[in-house]
This record gives sequence, C-alpha cells and structure tokens, in this order.
Amino acid sequence: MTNLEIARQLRNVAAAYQILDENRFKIIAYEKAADSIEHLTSEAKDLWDDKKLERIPGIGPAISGHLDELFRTGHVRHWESVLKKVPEAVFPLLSVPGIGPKKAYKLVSELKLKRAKTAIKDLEKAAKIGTIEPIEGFGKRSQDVIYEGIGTFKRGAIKENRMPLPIADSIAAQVMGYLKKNKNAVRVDALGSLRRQVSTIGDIDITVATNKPKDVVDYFLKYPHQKLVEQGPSGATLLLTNGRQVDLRVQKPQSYGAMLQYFTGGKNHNIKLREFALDKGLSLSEHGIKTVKTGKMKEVSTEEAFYKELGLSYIPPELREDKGEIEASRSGNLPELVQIPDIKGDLHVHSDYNLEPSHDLGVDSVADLFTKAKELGYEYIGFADHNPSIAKHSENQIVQIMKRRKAYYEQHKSSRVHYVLLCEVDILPDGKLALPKEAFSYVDAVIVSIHSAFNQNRKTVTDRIIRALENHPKVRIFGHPTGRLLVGREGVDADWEKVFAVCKKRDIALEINAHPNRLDLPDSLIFDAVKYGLKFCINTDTHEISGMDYMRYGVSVARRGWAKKSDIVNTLGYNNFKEWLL
DNA sequence: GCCGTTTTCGGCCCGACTGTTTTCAGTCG
Repeated sequence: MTNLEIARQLRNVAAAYQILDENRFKIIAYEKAADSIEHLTSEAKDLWDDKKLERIPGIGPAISGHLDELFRTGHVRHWESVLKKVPEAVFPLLSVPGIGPKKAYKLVSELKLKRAKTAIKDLEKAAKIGTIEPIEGFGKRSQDVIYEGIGTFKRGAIKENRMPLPIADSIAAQVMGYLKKNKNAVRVDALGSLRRQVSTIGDIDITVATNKPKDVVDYFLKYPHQKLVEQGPSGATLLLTNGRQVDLRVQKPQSYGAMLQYFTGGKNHNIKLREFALDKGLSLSEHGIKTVKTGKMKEVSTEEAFYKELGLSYIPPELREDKGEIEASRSGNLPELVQIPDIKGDLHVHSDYNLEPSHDLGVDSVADLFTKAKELGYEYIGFADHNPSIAKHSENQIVQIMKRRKAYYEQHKSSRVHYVLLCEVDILPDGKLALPKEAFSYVDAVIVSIHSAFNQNRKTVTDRIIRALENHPKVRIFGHPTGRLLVGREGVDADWEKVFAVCKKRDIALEINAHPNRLDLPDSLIFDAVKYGLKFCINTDTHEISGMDYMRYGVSVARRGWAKKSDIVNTLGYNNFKEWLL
C-alpha cells in the first residue's frame, strides 16, 4: 500500500468521524496523520520494517498500531468498522470542491445515492434536473456551484493542475507588475507557496500594502480575466484567461508584516507558530499580534518585527514547513542558507559542439556561453554535453570523438572564465556507463544520470545507481538524481539512504538541477542529504544561453532543503573547486 | 488521537467567505 493510498484512507476515516460527530480533535489528528504520511520521503512500509513509524510526526501509539495491523494483515478492522457506518457513496464526493463531509452525507442521504462508483455522475444528474435545490440547507445557488465543481473535478483540474515554480513565477511577475503601476500600492509581494518557492504551485497569491484597499481591489478586478471567483473588502480572486487562479489580499502598511507572515504559511508552520504564541498568551492573525487577556492588538509592519515580537529570529520563507525551523530559530541555530551571489560556476551546460550525442545538443556556441558566464559573475563553467550515442558509434569511434572534443574546447577556451571539461554520461539500465573506459582520459570528470528505464523496481534501480557511481573515480556528480519531471513523470523509486552512503564514501556531489521542469534533487531529499553530510552541485542543465538564468530556482530548492553555502561545491573558488573535482 | 525547554493531563490556529440563514455551519486556505 502506497503512502498516497494510506493518506486517503486516513482522510476517509477523518471524514467518517466528522459525519459521526466524533471529537473534533481526533478528526484533526487523523487529518494531520494523513498529511504527514503523504509528505514522507520514504515509504511508510519501509519505516514500519525498521520500526520507526512512531517517529513520524502526528503518528502516535493508536495510529501506528493501526498501521502495524495494516502492513501485517492488509486491513485495519477498526477503520473498516468506522467507514462502514457511513454510506460508501459519500467518499468520492469529497473530491468535489465545495463539498465536505457534512454536505456529502446530506446529499447522499437525501438523494439516496447508493454506489460509490457512480456517486459523482448521479450527483451531476441531480444538479442538472434540479433535485438538489429543495434539500434543506441547499438552494439554487449551491446547486449551480456543485454542478460547476463537478465540471472542475472532471477536467482533472484539482491536483493535476499544479504548475512548475518558474511558470508561476512568470505569471505572478506580470500581475505584480500591473499592480505596482497603481499609485495606491505601497508594496507588492508574493504570498503562499510561491513565496516559499515550492517546486509546484497551485494558486498564485499576491498581497498589496495600501491605505486605499478598495481602490486597489477595484483596480485588480480590471486585470484581464475569465471569471471573478470571489470578492470581499480584504481582497479578491480571479480566474485568469490562462486558466490560473490569482488571489489578491490587501492590508494597510502598518499591519503588512502580519499579513505577509500569515499568508506565506506553510500551513503547518503557521499552526506550530500560533501554538507557540498561544503559550505566551498571544494570538496571531493577518491583522497583528493580539494579547489574549486584554484583547489588545499590536500592529506589525514587517515580518522581521513580527518574529522578533515572539522572541524568534527571522525565518526565511523557504524554511517555513514545520521541519524544525521554529525550534532552530528559538535556539539561534537556523542555517545560513546559500544565496545566488555565492554561486561561482555552472557545471552542467550543453554547447553546440556536435559530438553526435545520445540526447539533445545545445544550441549556443562555446564563446557565447563563456560570455554569459562572465556576465553572471562566474569564475568557471563546466561543459557537460551528452556522451556520443552508443547506438551509432563503436567504442573506438567514441574515444576518437572525445579526443577531438577535448582539443576543440582547449582551442576555444576563454581568457576571462575558467572551464572544466565534463560529460553527462547515461546510466544504462544495467548500471553500466555509456562511455568506454578509454574515453575517460579526455574529460576532467563526468556527471552520471538516468535517461531511460525509469520504472524499474526499487532494488534494481538502487543497485543500478550504485554500480554507476562506483564505475570510475572520475564520476563526481550524480545528475538530476530522481529523474522526475514536474509535469509528466514521477522520479525513480530508489533506496536513497543506500545511494547517500555511496556518495558519502566517494565524495560524489548530488546535483540540484535547476531546469524549470526538473528541480531535482527535490527539496525533501536535499533536507535528508544535508543531514547525511553530503555535498551538492547546483546546475542549470541548460541547452541555451538564456537557461543559465534559471540558477536561482536551483538555489531556492537548495534553500528549502536547508543547504548552506558550505554544502554546495560550486560556491568554491576556482582553485578549491578544481581540487575537489580532481 | 497527539503532544510536551514550565505540562504525561489538558490542552489543541485563525479568519474570511458563502449561502441560506433570523444567528450560523460548512468549507477553505
């Protein structure tokens, strides 16, 4: 049973409890447990094997007992008995936006929906013929909303619709640029997952500091859009013509810090922070910090001041995920995160030098790439073209190509920026490398990465990776380790701890690939790898000059994984970097 | 049902919006 399936099961139990009017904190506990399991970096089953279930936050003696039963026998008697008290047709309806457990139950009972399989279709029919409207607590409007909600659900627009961070960033930049033109906008910032630089974004949240909230909201409503979703005195939500939803929230400048903090989240960070504040007799909201006893509200204009009021040092948005940042802030142990100016080189750049590669060639010349590197203030650049195709060449031909390539780069080197000669070598399905041994003489080092057979099982893919990493001393970087694509492909399912151990032993750096559709290694695995003491290399993997600007997304992923400057090998000056590499 | 740098018992985040409501429950972020 996968984490996702377990999480869904826990949420269904929570929903059933809600319908049965169980203790509401028990319901919250189940939902917390579901979130926690869903966001694990390893399979719950593996943690169970290692008897580490209770180390998962939100999993206590009761739920870990149930999970134990689940992994031993395949089902949980207690959960089944709870779920049986609720008609099965209730559960699928929970996926429709605007329908929660109570409404789902009411609909199923009144409309006599029987089967889970057809529940959504039956509900849609009911909305169409108008049998929802007369139900107590519903009406014409809610019937329409349900009908629309089902449409949204059917278009798969709920979960699938998250977009890669760089896409969200560019849409947000346009809207924010528009808002900044309004003379009443004192400040404009991103909020939510975008501000935390999460790799995929659902809705875009933006806030404006202003003394004339109504004017700013009215101005926002004139931005080209498909539909006005909702509107109030404190903000509005628009569905843009590109199908993306944008939330605007307005706040007066003297409370802007509270607004930023409140809506940047993440949810669990905020819950933990509010509990922490409550212990001190303080209640937090987007309006400020309220002393519970006196009811007096203190307005806070900056986030720095907001955290300071609570006795905490400023916590960068990328860290606000309840991974221990509040505790670290309290004790003064927050990491000093890597920043863009720390980066001294990009080590994964594809040029247009044609070595008849297995995958895409770059489109820009070596000279132009050097120029760009100089513009970015880099000391060095690493050319990492794909290895020559093994299908089209004999081993001997490949060696000759690599030899010619080395001479070419040496001929075209720059006096302004150093270079290192790398090669991105395919890890073949059996773990062999797609570069003959003799060809290694013509590179400084190689990046190894997976470009095929992503669906191998855990053991096979783990062995495959380890075999590749141990293939040759010149293997120094493990490129886009999971192979995930933010739109379109899950990463490989490897035993990361085993992979980490090999990287540690051989001092191999894990790549943090900044390509907009990769952002790989993912932040949660970076977090684990940092704890493991591993090194990283942040690269753009670009095939064209403009792509070298995406470095900042790699840096933001690294920051979300708590990586410091000293964890990143390409923050080293040229000499030290070379020493590490060779 | 979970959790603990004053707690192993007694707490448990906060507010906005919506619709159908004469005062609030449900849902969402």
